[in-house]
Amino acid sequence: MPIPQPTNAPAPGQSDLFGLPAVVPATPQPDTTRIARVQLEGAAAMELDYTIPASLAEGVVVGSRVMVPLQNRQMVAVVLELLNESSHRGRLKEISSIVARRPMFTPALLRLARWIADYYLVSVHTVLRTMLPQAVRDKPGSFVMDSHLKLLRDPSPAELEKLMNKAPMQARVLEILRSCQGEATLSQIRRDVPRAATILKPLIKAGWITRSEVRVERDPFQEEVFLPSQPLTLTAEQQVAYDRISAAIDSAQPSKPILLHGITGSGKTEVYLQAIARVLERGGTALVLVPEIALTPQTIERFKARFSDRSDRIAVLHSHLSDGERHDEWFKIHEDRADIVIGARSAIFAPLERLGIIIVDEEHEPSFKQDETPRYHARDVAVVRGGIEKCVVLLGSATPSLESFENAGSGKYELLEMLQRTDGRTLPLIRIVDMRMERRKGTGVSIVNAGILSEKLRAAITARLEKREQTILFLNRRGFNTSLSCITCGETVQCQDCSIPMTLHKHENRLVCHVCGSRRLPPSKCPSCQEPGLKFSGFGTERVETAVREVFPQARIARVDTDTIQRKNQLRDLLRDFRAQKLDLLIGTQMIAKGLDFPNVTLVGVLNADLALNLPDFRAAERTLQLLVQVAGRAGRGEVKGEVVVQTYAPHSPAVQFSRHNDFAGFAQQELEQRRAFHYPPYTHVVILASRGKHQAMAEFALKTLHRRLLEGLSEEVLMGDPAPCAMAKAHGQYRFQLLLRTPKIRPLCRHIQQVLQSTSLPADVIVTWDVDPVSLL
DNA sequence: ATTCGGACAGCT
DNA sequence: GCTGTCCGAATC
Repeated sequence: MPIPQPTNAPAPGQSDLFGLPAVVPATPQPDTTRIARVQLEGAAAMELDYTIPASLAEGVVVGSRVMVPLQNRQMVAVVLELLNESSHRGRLKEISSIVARRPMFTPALLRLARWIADYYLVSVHTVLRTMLPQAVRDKPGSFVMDSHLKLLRDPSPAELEKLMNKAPMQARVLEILRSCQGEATLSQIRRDVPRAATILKPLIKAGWITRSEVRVERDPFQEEVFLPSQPLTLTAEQQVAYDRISAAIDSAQPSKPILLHGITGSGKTEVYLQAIARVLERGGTALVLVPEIALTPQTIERFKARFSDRSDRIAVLHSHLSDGERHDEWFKIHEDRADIVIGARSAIFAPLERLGIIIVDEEHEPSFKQDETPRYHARDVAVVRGGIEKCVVLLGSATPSLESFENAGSGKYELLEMLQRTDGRTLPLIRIVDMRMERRKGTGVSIVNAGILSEKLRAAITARLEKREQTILFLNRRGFNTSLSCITCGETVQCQDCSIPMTLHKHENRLVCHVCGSRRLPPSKCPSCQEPGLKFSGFGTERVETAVREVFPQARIARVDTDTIQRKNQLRDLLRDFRAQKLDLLIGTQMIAKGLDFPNVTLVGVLNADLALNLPDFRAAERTLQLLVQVAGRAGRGEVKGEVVVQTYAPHSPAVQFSRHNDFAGFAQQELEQRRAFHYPPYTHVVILASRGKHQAMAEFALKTLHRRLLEGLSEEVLMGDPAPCAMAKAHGQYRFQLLLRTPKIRPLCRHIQQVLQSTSLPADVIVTWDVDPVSLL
């Protein structure tokens, strides 16, 4: 994908290394600057102008969070810019107060917000909301503004009687006030009296009561310690990469984003650590993004250990923090008490200043894409933020996304490669097992286990058990059997609310829907034709565990998936036991595919390499290759050479074949040719418009309407499909449709879509969503 | 997102 | 004339 460029790219030059003035800008404020354009939080997406009272002139700067009056209430707003005059005709109200002394958003983040709003078709308001963690947003803004009402004098019984007849609601208000010693808040009154504000007016006018505005406030913090590690000596390849990155860090000129393609075990992390050290030496700060799943205590410890002299200046942001912790970490960054931030996707919005480097590790990971509005891709946002902040952007991966790889190929990114392992060892031996043949054999073990463990894999496991080496079996599917179908009519038992087969979880004897989580007892007769013969098929981790226990009764086995891991510590304890070799064999899903390093694991089995391959998504092959390479990387991390057994029904598919030789470049070249030929990313941008709703016809109608409107004035460059049911036509009880658009030029298409969305009214019970640069078509 | 305010209906 | 309800419009 072409580099997303900020629309308002900063002018180069005339600033220090990191693109920011060395000293906090003593922004020369001419006396005429008395107006602030603000974006309201919480309310609709609105930009409004307010005057800045002289008393606040010092404190109100771009990025400040302020309280402003809106109609009769107080709202939190963010100052977007300072103006000399307003385009608003009519009187401007004054900013009431400043919520926080320091601006909540740096100017760079505000510009980033504008870019995201523009690129992903959302309001700036929505982006700003996303940029602040909820805990941070809610804390300072949460002093509740309320009206304090005071009864000036008690009404006499006669007066009350009279009012009761004339205006009972007004009398009621007086009664309530009297019952609370003549004082109450407006919200208290609202509980009993609808439209209280209106009813109050005549009472205030008649001099019964007075009304005044009041508010509320509060605040928190903590500390810790770590053991040092020393920089390692770099290999020749690492040194070359480091030198280039370091030169980019030192350079006064903005540099291209750097793609670091380094195979598993090539020591990317060491390069990151030394690059960060370089940035810190120069007084800059560093931001490291890792996929949520890789954000383990070990990852963080590695950073804390290396920078032990300043381990308290490392902030961590991820979804498993409590609100309070997240709040603390954010303020640590905000108050300049952190110079390294490690976090998942949303950490790209960390309010660091003097940013020297942004590192996106495992940049190909789809989890960097947010799956709700705003649907931004943290890697792409990182590239844009790097452009705005004029800092180095380093994208690392063993299997780069084809978007990034193409950008490197076309010269938009700089490519650095590390194709050797630091330990000099060769990559694990990868064996491909053709399961079509295996099926036919059905030898050795019970026939029911054929199709799960091939002869080759069984032999390999046996050898490991004898040598006291360890094995990991990988299968990206939970449950026992993955479907239940009728032998008479062929119907598959599906979830009531979702159009997918239900998975049998034998342990609890329930059919479970992996989309919505609904459960039910396995039926004894076909729900469709009422005949009794039902057949289970397909296997998940639970089934594999049973099979392995049956074949290797002597082995010590554990299964790792979301069914067996309920608490956070369970996973940690289990992995510790595995590392301590209290277990011989681990069966698991995605959970064990990432970043784990077990020296004694010499065998990895991939039980069904085809799962991702059969998805109706143009990235199916790419995802399969990424997975295979990743999983294979778990084998042979210690002294003994590793072996990987890949079971597949598609042994000749490019993803399987290229992963076998760890030939990423070869795969990329072939896959890119396909993408180019069929107009898929990275040669086009994809936008998905989707509708969903309880009523199938309504959801379909909504999307067809949009489709028709989009056709008007659609550029010839744009390839637009027809509205069609999604691969999962129904989920959570809602029918889903989608419309795929592809274009070489994303900007004009987005403007067109935005215009159509704004000018088309749709049925209220249909939800329409859009996704620019989706990572999945499903 | 709330709130305001205009139009209207029902009731006294 | 007071109140409630509905709904579109405005919020600086």
